[in-house]
Amino acid sequence: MADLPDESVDLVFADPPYNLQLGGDLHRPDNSRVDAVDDDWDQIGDFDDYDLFSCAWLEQARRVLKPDGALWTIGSYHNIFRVGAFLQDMGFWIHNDVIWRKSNPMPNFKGTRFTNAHETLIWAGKTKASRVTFNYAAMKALNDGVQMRSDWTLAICAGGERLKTGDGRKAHPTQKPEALLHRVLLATSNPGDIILDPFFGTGTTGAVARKLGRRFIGIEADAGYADIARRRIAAISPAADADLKVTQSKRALPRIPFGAVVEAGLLKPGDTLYCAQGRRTARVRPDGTVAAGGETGSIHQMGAHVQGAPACNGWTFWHVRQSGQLAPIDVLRARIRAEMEGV
Amino acid sequence: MADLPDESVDLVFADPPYNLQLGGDLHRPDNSRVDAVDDDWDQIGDFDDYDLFSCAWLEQARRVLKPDGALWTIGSYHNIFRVGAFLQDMGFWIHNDVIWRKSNPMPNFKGTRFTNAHETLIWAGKTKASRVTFNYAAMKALNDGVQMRSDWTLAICAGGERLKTGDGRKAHPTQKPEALLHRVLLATSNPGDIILDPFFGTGTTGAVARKLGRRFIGIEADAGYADIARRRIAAISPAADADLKVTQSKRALPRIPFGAVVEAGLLKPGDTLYCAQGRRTARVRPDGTVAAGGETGSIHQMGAHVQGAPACNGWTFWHVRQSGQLAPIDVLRARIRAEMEGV
DNA sequence: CAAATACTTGAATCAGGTC
DNA sequence: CGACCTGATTCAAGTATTT
Repeated sequence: MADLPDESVDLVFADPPYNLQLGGDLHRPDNSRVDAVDDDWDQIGDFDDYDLFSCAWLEQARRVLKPDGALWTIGSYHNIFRVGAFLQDMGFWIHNDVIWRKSNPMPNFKGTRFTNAHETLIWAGKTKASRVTFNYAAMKALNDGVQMRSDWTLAICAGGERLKTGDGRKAHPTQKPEALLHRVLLATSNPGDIILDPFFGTGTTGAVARKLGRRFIGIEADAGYADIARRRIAAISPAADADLKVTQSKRALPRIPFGAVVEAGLLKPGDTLYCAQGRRTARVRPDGTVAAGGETGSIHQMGAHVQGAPACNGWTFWHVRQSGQLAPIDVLRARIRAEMEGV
Repeated sequence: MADLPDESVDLVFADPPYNLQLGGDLHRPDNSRVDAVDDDWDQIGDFDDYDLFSCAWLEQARRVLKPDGALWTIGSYHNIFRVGAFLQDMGFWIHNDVIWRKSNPMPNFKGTRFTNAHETLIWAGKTKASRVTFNYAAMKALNDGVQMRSDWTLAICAGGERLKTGDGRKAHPTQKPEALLHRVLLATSNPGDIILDPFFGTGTTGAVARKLGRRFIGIEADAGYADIARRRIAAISPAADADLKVTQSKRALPRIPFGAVVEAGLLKPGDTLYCAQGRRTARVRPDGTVAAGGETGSIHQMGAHVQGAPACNGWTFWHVRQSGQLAPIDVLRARIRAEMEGV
């Protein structure tokens, strides 16, 4: 990661070692042994060692991120509090913590705790000022038309998706489901963006990035994992650009000033605007301001003014009379947008 | 809290200020103002001040906890990572992080993030060695017979439960639902335990503690809140002791050695024990050991031995023939337990 | 061949008391 | 503190096997 240039990456997704400190073997009630995560790479050491490790990769991530870039990281209670506190200290600005709620977690076999049924992700901008990518409407669409929440119910990676070695054992002990990465990348990156995964493992991030038309950089210390990841990703054919379009947020649509409506002649200076009930009126001025109640200003300011409200969306408050009916001026904006797209 | 004696408390439940950093007022799309958390007590300042504040109350909580005591704390991404890291650094031992998944969260009105639909709780023992209370069987029962998971779906506090001031405004900005405290106290405390809530607010912890027959200590700096809490709790009549009983784990039952079954004459030396299928047998000896497969030892050791298993619960593995049917020897143990209770 | 049953497995800080 | 013993304890999916 130290070799990457400054400010070259749009999004970082990091699935660092959790530094689990497991005791002896764990057996199920049927006496079978649980195949635990006891790999060397997960044994960072005590809190001090783990903190140094975390700060090191977080600092590098921060360096390579573009000013409007963002970072995701995932963890469990073993490590996520430390990582979260450090990234706040470094100036990352948390937008959400997101819960991956596992539909099929491993139970607590000894009956000593609550079933550990979730992991925590943190989504943070590089700085408080970073204008990070968030495809709000795409998330809403993905969630059947209601806002996507901060808790995501997804199955763990198993079955055919789980990569196996030649002898049928799992290739990587902590392979993440592609559905998780799909949602992360769809929500907070755009096609063509550069995604960096500093703990690439068997390449789930790369596989999903390729499917979704994102570019990616994967870093993996274990040559065996890297080899599996390479072959996995080579087998994927990315979708065509046209298939990657997602529902656009209104926010992402080009901004149309009210003056453009006047410029376009859809309204003329002196035309009257009405509130929905028709009782309040404003008069259009040539410069795209409106006059109402003895004052002048933007459609939003005047909408607020006549209501005595602190704010107002003038596009939906003000209406025009079209063939006897009142229609919000937003329909005029829509007409301009349609023209801009060359429809 | 500094006035409380050392090691005097069984459980701490802490709902500290979240250190929310809200920039300006929030308005809903219809322009109504969102009544956000902007009380003085939630504006601790920057991270340094908040960290000092967090360490101070955590240290006091640690001091007053009994050696086998435990602590709960709740927070959002604004503060929970810092609090979690500190309590780990202090030697608290995390058992679970628990997600309160809100069934009816406040939407994200600006469409810039995921709906903030959860809060995070941490359940930690005072030390790694603390044998904390966990009413596993009660939680399993509460959850329709399957293990309680680390994510709890509960509604936010609203409607009749939400305390109001005389003029109809909410009495406290972050009143927690009683259902949340109910689950916390039921899971990790016993009737008669002393519960400390250092951020008592309007007394939800005290109200639920009283209902559940726990004793409590509430600390609240705001006299107005404290007054509301006092009146709220005074109106509650605790349930009768008999109504506070919950499903007990078998671990909590008195231990009966197999030899006691022989001493009581429920089995005689030379009697034969069978596995469930009747194919394997063992012969009872006078000292409570059994002989099977050419070896002798405890019912557990011989059960494991004849199966070639690493371990075995002899009480459920071995059976006696009663009127032609095979019954596990556990029924004999149950008979002795019943006699011990003086029934 | 379909349906029913059995087996396998997953980021796990997974017991408690006595000698 | 370590060794040793008793004996309590699992959910949802996917895959394999049997009926």
